[in-house]
Amino acid sequence: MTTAPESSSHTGPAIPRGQGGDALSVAAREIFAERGYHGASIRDIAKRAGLSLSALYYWHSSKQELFAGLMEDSVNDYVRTCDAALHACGDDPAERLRALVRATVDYRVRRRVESTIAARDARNLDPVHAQRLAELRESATRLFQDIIDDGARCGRFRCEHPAEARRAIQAACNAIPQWYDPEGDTDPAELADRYVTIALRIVGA
Amino acid sequence: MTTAPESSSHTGPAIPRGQGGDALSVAAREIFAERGYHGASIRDIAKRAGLSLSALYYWHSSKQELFAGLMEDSVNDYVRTCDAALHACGDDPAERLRALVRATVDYRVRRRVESTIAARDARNLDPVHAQRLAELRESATRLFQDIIDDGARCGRFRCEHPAEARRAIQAACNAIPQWYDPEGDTDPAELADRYVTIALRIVGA
Amino acid sequence: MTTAPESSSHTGPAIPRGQGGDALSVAAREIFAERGYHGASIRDIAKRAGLSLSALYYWHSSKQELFAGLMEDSVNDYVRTCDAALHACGDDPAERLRALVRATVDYRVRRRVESTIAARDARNLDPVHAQRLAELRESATRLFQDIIDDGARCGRFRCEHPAEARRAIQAACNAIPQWYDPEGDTDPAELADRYVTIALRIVGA
Amino acid sequence: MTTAPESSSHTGPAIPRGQGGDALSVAAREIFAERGYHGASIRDIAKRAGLSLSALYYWHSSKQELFAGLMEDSVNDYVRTCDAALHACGDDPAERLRALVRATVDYRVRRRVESTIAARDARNLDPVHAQRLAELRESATRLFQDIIDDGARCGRFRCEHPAEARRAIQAACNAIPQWYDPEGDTDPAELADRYVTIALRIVGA
DNA sequence: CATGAATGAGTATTCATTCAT
DNA sequence: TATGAATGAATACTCATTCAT
Repeated sequence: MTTAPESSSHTGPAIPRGQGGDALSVAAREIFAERGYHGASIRDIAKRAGLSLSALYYWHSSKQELFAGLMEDSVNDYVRTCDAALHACGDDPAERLRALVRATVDYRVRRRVESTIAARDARNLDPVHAQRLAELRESATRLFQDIIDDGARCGRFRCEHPAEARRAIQAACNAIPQWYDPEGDTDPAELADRYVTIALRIVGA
Repeated sequence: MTTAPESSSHTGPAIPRGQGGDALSVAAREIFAERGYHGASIRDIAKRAGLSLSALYYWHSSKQELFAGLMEDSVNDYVRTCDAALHACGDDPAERLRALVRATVDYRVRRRVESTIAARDARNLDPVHAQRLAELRESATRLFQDIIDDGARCGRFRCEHPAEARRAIQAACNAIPQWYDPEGDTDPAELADRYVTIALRIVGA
Repeated sequence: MTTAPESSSHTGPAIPRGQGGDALSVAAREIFAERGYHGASIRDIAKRAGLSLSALYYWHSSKQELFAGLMEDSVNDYVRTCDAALHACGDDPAERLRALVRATVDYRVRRRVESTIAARDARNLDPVHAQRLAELRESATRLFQDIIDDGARCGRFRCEHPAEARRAIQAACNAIPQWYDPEGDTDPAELADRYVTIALRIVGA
Repeated sequence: MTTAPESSSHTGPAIPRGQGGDALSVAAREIFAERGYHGASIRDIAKRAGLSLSALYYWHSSKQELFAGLMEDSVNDYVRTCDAALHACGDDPAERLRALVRATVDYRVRRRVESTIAARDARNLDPVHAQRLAELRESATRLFQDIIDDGARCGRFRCEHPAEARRAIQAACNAIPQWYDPEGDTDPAELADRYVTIALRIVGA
């Protein structure tokens, strides 16, 4: 029927006692990314982690909780990355936009896998986690929007449709995990520079 | 909707795509969009179409064929839209980019639902259909890339990283279905104008 | 661990198409009686009915619904039996008590298996069905109590503690399924006569 | 509670029944009563006792042994109660029946919870314990039957169907735990008097 | 064209139990 | 004494699919 070749045997030595939790997180990340939330079976996650199904349930109370934990970790990382970047720079809108784009590119490269999962499977979060994630997403949107609006108002940016500009910039950054190959492509710093240039052009800096 | 006879190799009776067949396509589009390929059950699709499960199997030989038909219809539409737009304009890279962006925005607005499905669930196509879809996707990429490369070479565009420019433009257009609300947002023509502006800025026209 | 020898292979010929529903009710009744609600596995019920697990779910939406259906059928039967018996007799308390005891004994003998299930597993009904069953149970209690109270008031019964009398009579009748063997024991009519005598003695008729 | 060393053959360390062991017995009694043998999980029992699952296995070698211990304790109590009552009275059948009913009512009130468990879940005992329990049950039955038969023979009771009389009396007593509320209902001594009256009427004393 | 009845493989989850410390 | 980590078999239930009519 579907594509995946279903290679289920796990690599590496048997997981040493007491370290099952980490192995599970890694395996879950991989399998959710490969097959999506509904396509991923908890059996296969346990198998790839080198543990029994029951051991998975010792560490995580449900598939949903395992999934939500992954998303939460990752999005908290993004929030921290943005905050740090913006705290370390001045008031100039161009400077601030530069910092925010760099932080975003950095995050999308570092957390390629989780970013892909979030982009495709956020709707499968239970209402409580979905709410939190939506709020954090919106707060990131506001970070971008405030900077662009500010730049447009004070004349630093020549930008007639700031909402579209913001959407274009975020969309461009968010698409990076879809194609970026950490082995073959340009290094993350150079990549960030290029996306900074694109962003500044979009807002008319 | 879906009127073409659609020869997508399957056993059983030929699929005339009338009456029941249409209701099924509509229902399938909605449910695949809401829940994703694995999250959607053909029982629910049949129910929403007001038909029995067995009736669904009269019209479509499998879940996969139903899904692939949807994707195929939609991507063929895109290809035709782009071809028409580019045939109707001259050689100037800016003019051609303008036409291609307009065609893309138009398509993403017209086919919002299928676009969302394709973005999230393309990996669930069986190898044969996945191959075709990938080729068509790549041909669209080439359309963009050729125009941008051309403009950069002849000096019409000031654009040092044409690959990144192309990715940014496509990503911005592709993200439209994620937020665009045909009721409340600006009309498609105005939207296309704005994305044309953004694209021209990105390539430094 | 536990007692049951787990004889799972089903007897008789394969179930003819279209008659699975009845076979399932019979099998469910048997297995719920043998092992209790939680001890009964839906797999074993399907197996004894000569059907697949999935066929069971075609007929019944859940274990709970299958179980509740059984109980509902049976208790409705009791209500009808009592109503008929009381409508067919006059006003004399002794005559009415005689009729009600006879109806109860008759029901406990006819519905031995369901009676046992209800006595042991009523708590496993979901709240909605549990409520209905409790109400019907209480209405039966009231039938007994009204007759006894009436007889005590008008002097036909010499009975100082009518509530205890009623409980004793009901308990005696309800215990019949625990020991009665339709093959070896006295026939139901004779049995009813004996319990009528006991009931009349308890109320001091 | 449960202080006796209780030699119920199991492997592992001897079970001194102190501290943790007691908490477990209490918790087990409650949970088995609430949910039945199969509905009760030893995880929940351990949790309610405030212990880990592994601690439960220190005190009890299996779920079955924990359950059987409860039943054994309780039924031994009944046997002792009956023996004491009958040893303390003379030869008159009415006097002996009075004593036995009083002992039974007393036990059903004192051991309400275990009585309920035994009534519903005796079938879940393993064969060895089930056998012992059945024997003790039968010996109690014989105590009742001998007295009634004796009374009938010597003319003290006017009782044509002594087996039915005995069943009715036992059923009435056994049903007490189903409705008796130690807070709100009559005190046990008064209750016993009323059941003595009922029993004497049933046998025609 | 359409349905009701059935299936076998798969789903997430819970069970009683054990092991190493 | 007690625990945290793990297991294999079972649980109720859903899946895409088929078949006889």
